[in-house]
Amino acid sequence: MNPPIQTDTKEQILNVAERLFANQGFAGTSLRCVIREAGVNLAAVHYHFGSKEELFRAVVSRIAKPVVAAQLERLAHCQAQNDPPSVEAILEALLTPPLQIVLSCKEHGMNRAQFMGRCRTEPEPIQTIARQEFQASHQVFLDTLQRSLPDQSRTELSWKFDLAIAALIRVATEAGKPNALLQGDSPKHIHLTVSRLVHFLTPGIRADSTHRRI
Amino acid sequence: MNPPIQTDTKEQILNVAERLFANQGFAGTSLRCVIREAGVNLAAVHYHFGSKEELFRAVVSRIAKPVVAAQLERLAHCQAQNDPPSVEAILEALLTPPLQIVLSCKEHGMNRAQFMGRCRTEPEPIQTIARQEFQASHQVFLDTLQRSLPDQSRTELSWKFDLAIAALIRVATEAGKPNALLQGDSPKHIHLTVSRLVHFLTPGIRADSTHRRI
DNA sequence: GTCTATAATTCGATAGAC
DNA sequence: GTCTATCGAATTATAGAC
Repeated sequence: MNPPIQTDTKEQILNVAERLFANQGFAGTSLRCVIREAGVNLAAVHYHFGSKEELFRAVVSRIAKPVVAAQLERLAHCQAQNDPPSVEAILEALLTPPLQIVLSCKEHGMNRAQFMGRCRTEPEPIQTIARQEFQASHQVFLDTLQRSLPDQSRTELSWKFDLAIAALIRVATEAGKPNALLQGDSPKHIHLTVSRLVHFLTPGIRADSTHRRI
Repeated sequence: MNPPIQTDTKEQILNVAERLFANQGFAGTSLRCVIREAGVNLAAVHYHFGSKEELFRAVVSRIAKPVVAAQLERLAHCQAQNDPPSVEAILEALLTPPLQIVLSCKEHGMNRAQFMGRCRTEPEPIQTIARQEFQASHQVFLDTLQRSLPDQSRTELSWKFDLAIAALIRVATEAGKPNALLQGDSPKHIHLTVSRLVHFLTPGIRADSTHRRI
């Protein structure tokens, strides 16, 4: 009499869409593949999300929301101790949550990493839809980085921050492969990976590119 | 009487395919869009390339060949002066040719940057097809880097090299956008960009991640 | 909310004339 | 080498019964 076994249709669609968008991209993923693997009806997708593009937006939002929240919470926490925080502390707050969430659940983790990596090379409007979900967090982090390194121009900090994000995404998407930086999935492994990544990025971020010679 | 004006069909197809694969990805690009914009017949694509996948391979190969040749030539040149070369010299030989080619012609340059960036997130077998074209060069550079930094493990150098490539591709794809590292397209601008990128990456590559504390 | 059925396009690939 | 014509299959989206 209970309507039980049936996992929530909406969530099931999101799970499958997340994986397929990650593996095959937006254009490479058909709604028929989604509904086939999700075991739902095609009309259900349009009923719950309206269109393929809105389904994509829902997938992005579900991934980004907890990541952004965790990033801002970590940043506020280290700002309470030191303001402005060190470059290392800022990067640790930025890098840890995505890597944690990517590796939190064995099933969806790698898909989410691939998904975020793929978002940055998708054609418009997909790329913009994805970027918007993280923009608020990135703006706060860039502002904080600016106060920690007031002598560097906004432009210089912008491209350095952008390359830090690029490194983060690359580490996440390559996780587990041979010679990759991130291998295990325990908190210990994540902490070690973040530490190595922070120490790889920090000296280049600290160095003022206008005050040096070749 | 001369068959003149008609630009070479094969090359015209490659030009359009390069741009569309870059903007929309492999799955997002239809052969019909290619032939429409190229002003050729659909059958011409299958006649000259055999299939959509083989067309993609031809596009990758055309981009990679001159880049790889220039990278190896530059590396050999600085090895003639110093062997093993400094990390800075190795990176300069690695980074300069792609950025030069990306900005060499105003039209196709940015497309090629986007194309290379997109190749790294395409589903298989597309991603592998693209990687193979650069693998020979990357192997030589990684070996040289290993001789320059013999104290670091192969694994550590591998992920550092991979992040350097990620930074290169990100800089290329973002070229010209606000706050991007690479703005102009003159040799002077390219040299300055390479210099800044080298100095951003070098200290992190030189630091041994196993000999430091958090 | 979930389903079937189908509309309206578009796709990659090929056959065969010229 | 280039063309037209077309096959067979796949796509997003919607209409309407239940």
